[in-house]
Amino acid sequence: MTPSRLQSCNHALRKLQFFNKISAADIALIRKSATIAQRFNVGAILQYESEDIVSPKVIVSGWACRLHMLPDGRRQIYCFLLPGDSLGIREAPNTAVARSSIMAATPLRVFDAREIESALRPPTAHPELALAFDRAAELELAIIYSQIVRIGRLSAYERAAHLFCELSYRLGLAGLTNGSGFALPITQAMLADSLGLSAVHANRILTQLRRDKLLEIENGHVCIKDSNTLCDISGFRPPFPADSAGGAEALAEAASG
Amino acid sequence: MTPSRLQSCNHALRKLQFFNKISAADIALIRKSATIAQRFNVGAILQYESEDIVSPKVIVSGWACRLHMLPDGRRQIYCFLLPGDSLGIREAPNTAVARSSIMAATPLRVFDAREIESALRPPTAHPELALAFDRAAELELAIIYSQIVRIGRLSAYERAAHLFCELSYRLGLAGLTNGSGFALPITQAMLADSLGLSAVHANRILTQLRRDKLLEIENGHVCIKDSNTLCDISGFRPPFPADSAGGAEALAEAASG
DNA sequence: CGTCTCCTTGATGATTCTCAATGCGCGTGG
DNA sequence: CCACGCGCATTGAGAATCATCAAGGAGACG
Repeated sequence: MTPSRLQSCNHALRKLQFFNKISAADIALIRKSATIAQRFNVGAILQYESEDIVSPKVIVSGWACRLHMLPDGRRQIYCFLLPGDSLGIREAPNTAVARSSIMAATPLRVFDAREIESALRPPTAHPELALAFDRAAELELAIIYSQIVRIGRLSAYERAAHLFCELSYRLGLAGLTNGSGFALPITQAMLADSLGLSAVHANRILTQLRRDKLLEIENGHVCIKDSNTLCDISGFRPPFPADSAGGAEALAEAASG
Repeated sequence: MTPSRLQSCNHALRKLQFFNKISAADIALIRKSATIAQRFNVGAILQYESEDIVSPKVIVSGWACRLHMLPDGRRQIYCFLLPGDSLGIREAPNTAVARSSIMAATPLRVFDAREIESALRPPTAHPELALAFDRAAELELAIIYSQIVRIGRLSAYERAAHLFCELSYRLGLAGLTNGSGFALPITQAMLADSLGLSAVHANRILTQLRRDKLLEIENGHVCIKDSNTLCDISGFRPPFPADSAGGAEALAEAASG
C-alpha cells in the first residue's frame, strides 16, 4: 500500500477504530476504495436538496457541510462534515431524494465509497465495520440534535462555545488535533450560518471568547485555552464518551482475555 | 377485529398507507399489536436521554415530543410525535443509549410495537411495510432538518407559521384534520419550547397571526384561514408531496395495470 | 497597485427576553 | 354554593440580545 493511499483514509480509519474494533479485511476494503479521489472547489455543491442522492463518499481532506438555502439568500448549516466523515453509508437506504444540500466549505478531496457501501449491506462479510459506520451515523444524529439545542436554547456566546467543543471532540476522533489546537479552515460567515447568527455578531462573540481567554484564533488555527470552562458554559457532553466506545471496550477485552 | 382495535391503529395505518401500498397481512400484523395499550400522564417521561432505549411504540392518541432539558430549566423540543407516529421502529438498530428524552405532551395512549419491529427486520415477510416505516423515519429526519432551519434562520413570525404548516401536513397524513382545522392539544409554553422562543413572545406571535387572519386558535383547536400565505411566509414545502408518495404511485400502477 | 475576500469595529435599530400583573376557566375543599 | 388555588393565556414596560448598515484595515493575488 502506497503512502498516499494510507493518507487518504487515515482519518476515516482512525474514527472507525474508535467506534469498533475492525479487522485487517475491513481496513483492506477501505484502502481499496481510497485510491479513487475527487476534488471540489470551495462553494461547490456535491448534492442538491430534493434532487437525487449523490453516491457514497468519504472525506479525505477539507470540510463540507449539510445546509439549506432560503430563496432570499439566508443560509442555515445543519452540520459540518470533517475529514474521515462519510456520507451515504448506512443511511436510510430507500430515500428517494436528498434531504439536504451538501457544499464544500473548503477545497475538498473525497473518495468514492460505493464499493464500501454495497459491501456493508446485509448479509455482509464486514459486520464490525458496518457497526462502526452505524455508530458514525449515530454520532451524526446526535450532532444534529445538539445543533437544535444550540440554536434554539443557547445564547450566542454559549452557542459558539458549544460548537468549538463539538469540533474539538470530532476532530480529535479523526486524529486532527494536536494538543488543544486544531485547524479551522472555514470563514466566520460559515460559522455564523451554522450558529444561526449574523456574521458580524459571530465575529463579536469570537472576540469575546478570546478576551475571556477561553480560546485563541489566528490564521485559521484554533487553540482551546480553557476546555473545562468552555464545556461548562455550553453544557457540551461528548456523544460517545471515551469509556463507552466500542473500540475501547474491544481493547479492554483483548487486554484481559 | 373489534372497533376499539381498529381505532387504535387507525392513524398509523392511514399514514403508512400514504407511504406505501401495504398488504392485508401487513395490516393484520399491526392490528395484532394494537391491542396492548399503555397510558402516560402529561409530563410523563417515556424515555430518558443517555439512558436505555425504550421498547418500540406507536402512538394511539395524544402528542409526545422528543426534547432536551438543560440543567437550568431551559428546554428545547426537537419534534412532536403525533398519533400514528412510531418510535423505535426502523431506527438505527445498534444504538446503545437514547439520543433524546421523550415526554408525553398530553395524556398519551400508545401500543407496544416490539412484534412489529422484530417482524420487519431483514429477512422480513413484510417488505412493503418495512418500506413504509422507512419512509416514516425519513419524514422524521426531514422534520428534524427543517426544525434547524426554522429556529436558526426564520423570524419568530415565520417560525410559528412554518410549524403550523408542518403540523397541518403531518396531522393530515394521519387523518386528523377536518378541512383546514385540527386539534392543538398542547400549551403555548410547549410551542415556545419547540420554536426556540419564550412563552410570552410565542403568545404575541400567535396573536399577530390571528390578527393577520392567517389562522384562528381557540379552545385547543386551530383553523388555518390562509394556507397559501402561511406557506409563502415560512417557505414550507411538504417533505413528501402527494404525487411522490409510494401509496399514490402504487394506486396509479394498480389503476393502469 | 488595484481588487477582492475576510476580519474587525462603531452606531443604530429591530427583535426578543424578562419581570410583572391581570383575567379566565376549572377543579377542590370548606 | 362559594372561596380558593392553580395552570394557562394575555398584555405592558423596560432591558438585553442580536441584526443591519457602514466603514476601514490586513492580506492574497493577478
